[in-house]
Parts: sequence; structure tokens; C-alpha cells
Amino acid sequence: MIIYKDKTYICALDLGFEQIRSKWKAVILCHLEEGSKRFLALQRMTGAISQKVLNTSLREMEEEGLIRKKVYPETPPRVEYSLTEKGKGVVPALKIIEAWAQENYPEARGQEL
Amino acid sequence: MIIYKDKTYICALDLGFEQIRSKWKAVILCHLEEGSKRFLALQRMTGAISQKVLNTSLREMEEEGLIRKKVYPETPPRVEYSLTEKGKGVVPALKIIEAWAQENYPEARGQEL
DNA sequence: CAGCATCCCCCGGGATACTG
DNA sequence: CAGTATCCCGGGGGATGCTG
Repeated sequence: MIIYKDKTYICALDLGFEQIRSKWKAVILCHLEEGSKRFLALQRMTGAISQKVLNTSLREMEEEGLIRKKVYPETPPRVEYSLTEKGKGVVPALKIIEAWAQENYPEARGQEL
Repeated sequence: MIIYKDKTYICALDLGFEQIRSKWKAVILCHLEEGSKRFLALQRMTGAISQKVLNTSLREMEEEGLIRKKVYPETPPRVEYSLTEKGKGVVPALKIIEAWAQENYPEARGQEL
């Protein structure tokens, strides 16, 4: 039994998985692995994600220390998101899932991010 | 763009991740890696999961070919769940997440399943 | 023991419109 | 461009009770 931020988890996997379980976090993290990305770039890459959800996902992951947000004081504003060391630590797991899907789902053959 | 069972996914990771994204599937899969388990045993291990959710999770994963269900025609009934080859393919990813959580969250130190 | 059947509630996530 | 502010809906997931 683990308690973290007022929530209880039954094991480490439960806790860790919860951090990336929402609809788009995994995809976002994988995209950021290619290098830092701007808000609009992320939105375009995912395509389907709404602004609101992209924002909450990014903020939550920033609070968890998975990603870093850098704001350039320009007009129009420029913001870049990138992976932290902690964030880089989960990506290998996501890569495995991606490869696993490509192997096991014919539809996904060769479908990279 | 991938279409699978009337749903669309933007990439392989999206498709693959969706198969294990629900609250308990990852934990269940990791438990099954130790060997085949009975229904009640799984329920006890997770502790927090309700029967209904455990059941739907198991059925969905069976339909996806991640796990196998073996029914022994006895009374009282005995049912055992185990990983398929396909199911074994994702577990390494979950192990990484588990280890990652143990490293990055002090609360989860040494918290095995 | 291993499950269906129900009821219910919360919130994840989409759509739309507006701002610094 | 990079967000906030609302509104709204579906369904994931819990609780409880019943059966072969």
C-alpha cells in the first residue's frame, strides 16, 4: 500500500502507471523524445487531441516532473516542452508497447509516431 | 491512422496502449506473469478491484488474446487465467514502469507486486 | 467459487468560444 | 501562438445483491 498525494496505490506499478494512464500522455512523451516541441506542434502531431486536454496533460506531467516547460518572452509567445531525466525513464516502456503493437496488430505494421 | 474494431488510432502506440490503459489491466498482467491464477486469487492480490471490473478486464483481455481462460468442470467451479505469448510481450514494458516508479517515487521503494 | 445484473456517480475528454 | 473558461456527454469503475 502506497500513499502519494492523498491517493492510495496497491503497488509501485499502480502508482507509476497512473502517471501516464490518461488518453494522450504516452503519445506525447514519445513525441517529446525526438526533441523539444512547441504547443502547436504537439497538437498537430497528435491530431485528435483537444487544446484543453493537451494542456491539462502537459501541466500534470510538468507537476510530476516528467517534462519541462520553457517559456520564451516573445510576441507571439513561444513555449517549448521537453523531457526531463525522469520523463526519459519511462519512454523505453512506451517504445516496447509501440513495437509490441506493430508486431501483434497487422493494422499497425510500420506505423511509427 | 489505424482502424481497429471500428475505432481509430493515430499510431501504433495509441492502439497498443489502449489495450492496457484501463485502471487494473497492467497490474493483472503483471500478476499473471508469476503463473496462472484463479479469479479469487486475482481479486485478493489487487485488493481494491471490484468483481465487475475484474471480470470485464479479464474478458476484454481474453478477447484481445492477451490472456487465456481455462475452466475446470468441477464443483465448486475452478477457473484459471494465464498469459498468452502475446500477453507476455507487453509485460517487459510494465516491469520497466514498475522499476521506474520504485526509482522515482520514494514511497514506492521496494514495493513489489 | 466465479460469475451476472443493476444502479449510480464521477470525471476524463471533446467541442466551442474568448483572451494576452 | 498558447493558452483559459464553459458546457456537456459517455462510460469507466465502484457498491450491492443474486445465482449455478
